[in-house]
Amino acid sequence: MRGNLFAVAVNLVVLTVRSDRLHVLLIERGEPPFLGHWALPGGFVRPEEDLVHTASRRLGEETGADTGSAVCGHLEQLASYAAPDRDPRGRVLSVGYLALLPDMPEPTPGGGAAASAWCAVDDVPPLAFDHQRILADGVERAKSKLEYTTLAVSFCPDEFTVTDLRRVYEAVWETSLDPRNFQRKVTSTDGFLVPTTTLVTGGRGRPPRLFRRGPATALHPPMLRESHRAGNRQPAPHDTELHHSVE
Amino acid sequence: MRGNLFAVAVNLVVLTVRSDRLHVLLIERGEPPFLGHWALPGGFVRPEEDLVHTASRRLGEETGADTGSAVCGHLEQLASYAAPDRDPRGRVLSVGYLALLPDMPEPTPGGGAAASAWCAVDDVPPLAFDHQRILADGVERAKSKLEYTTLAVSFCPDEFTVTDLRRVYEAVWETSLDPRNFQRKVTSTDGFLVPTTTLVTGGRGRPPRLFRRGPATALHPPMLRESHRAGNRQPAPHDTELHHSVE
DNA sequence: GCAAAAGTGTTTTCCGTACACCCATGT
DNA sequence: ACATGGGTGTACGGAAAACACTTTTGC
Repeated sequence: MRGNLFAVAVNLVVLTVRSDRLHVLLIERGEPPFLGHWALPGGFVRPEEDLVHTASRRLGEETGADTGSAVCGHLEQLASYAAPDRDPRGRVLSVGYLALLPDMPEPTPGGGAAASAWCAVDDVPPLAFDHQRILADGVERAKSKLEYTTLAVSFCPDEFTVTDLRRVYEAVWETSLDPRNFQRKVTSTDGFLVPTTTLVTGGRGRPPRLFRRGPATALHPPMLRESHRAGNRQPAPHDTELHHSVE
Repeated sequence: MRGNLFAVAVNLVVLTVRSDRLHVLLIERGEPPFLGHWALPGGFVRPEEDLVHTASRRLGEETGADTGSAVCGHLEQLASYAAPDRDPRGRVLSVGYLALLPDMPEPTPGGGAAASAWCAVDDVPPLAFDHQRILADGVERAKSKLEYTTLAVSFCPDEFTVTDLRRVYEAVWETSLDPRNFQRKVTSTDGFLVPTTTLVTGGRGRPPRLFRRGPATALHPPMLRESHRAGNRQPAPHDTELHHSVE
């Protein structure tokens, strides 16, 4: 085994929807490097710990869930970042994780953070390390996964209305969707939503029905955002097109 | 910085289409652990080397391209694997990379491998470490990317016919596609294919036209494989559904 | 001529979009 | 009564599936 050893960290892109805008959980660093700067929450992987354990442990610490298992939500690996100069302390590889959560109370900082806050993704300050790129990758992943999966329900509490769900899509994609067609799409997709018998009274207008998430995870056919009419899209940030040469 | 240090390796899922079947490049390990077992090609990340550099360097070594830049193809990061017991030598994190290449001559082993060979993905022997999972993730990624990107051309040589391209889809998806609808779909998608003036003579039937890859990278609307009629799909192997609890 | 493969046209069907319309509640 | 938001019905258009048909070669 070679002697090129790395420290391995996990960084979390924790997304939620608050007041109809997509927000990300940021922490203010309480120790160098980048002391006082904003950053994504994260931490080093402990011995005998798997990556996803580190991620869910840190997620619990930052979002307030005491024990290991958190609220209804979603956690998936994003990508790894290991540019040689990304951390002034030395060679650190960071594995990005994407977490989608329903709206939560204000976070209480943990794991060496001086402060933590929900921040609208369009208003994020400059971030420490290469966290800006990790965040961008996470947001792009979330946007595209809403198209062909039922992951939007991960942003919703246990029971929610169709309008709640639509506002999730509108916040993440920053578009507006036709409420009537949206209603039909999600209620007619088998396994997406399970209706309850409860109606929500108290608001203006006809009381909406509450739904729970169904067993389906994929959406076929997908729900497309506006931008998808053109025949081109940028290659994903970490894709590498190998250069062309004579065979 | 904590003292939990990892060795960091890159492992490659190198895919190509030979004789109308999807193949993966395997090596026979020339050193312990797992000496004599089949495995994915890979290697440790050198100091000052970025992940993608390691991946493209090892790809060049194994597929015969002398210098850094390889043939036309595609290389992208898959995911990272770091279970504590995945390597008997100690704590090793492996970053999986997916490479798509046109059909190549038989490989010449490099980087400490005893042998190397193209192996049909349906006939792979048991692999060392957790390479079976990395391979499965890579194949699944390739299958799904053919749906909504133009990446299938990465499996084709510089110039190719529409039928060549269709055979790529059929091999990767293990389905058969209607040649006539396929033809219209790919030739009418703007930026997918650029026609040349050359016709290929010598075969039976009307000589087909040669095409080159176009500038488009995304396919909208996507090309769907058969299985996508049902409303469900398995969650991706590395996704984690957070358990549910009281808020 | 005949078989085989390339490529085009036509019909049907599905689905997304747009929008008219009805339903059920608060004020 | 009326405004407001929930929810349904319906017409239109674009694209995919299915398949008949023409084109162009080798034999």
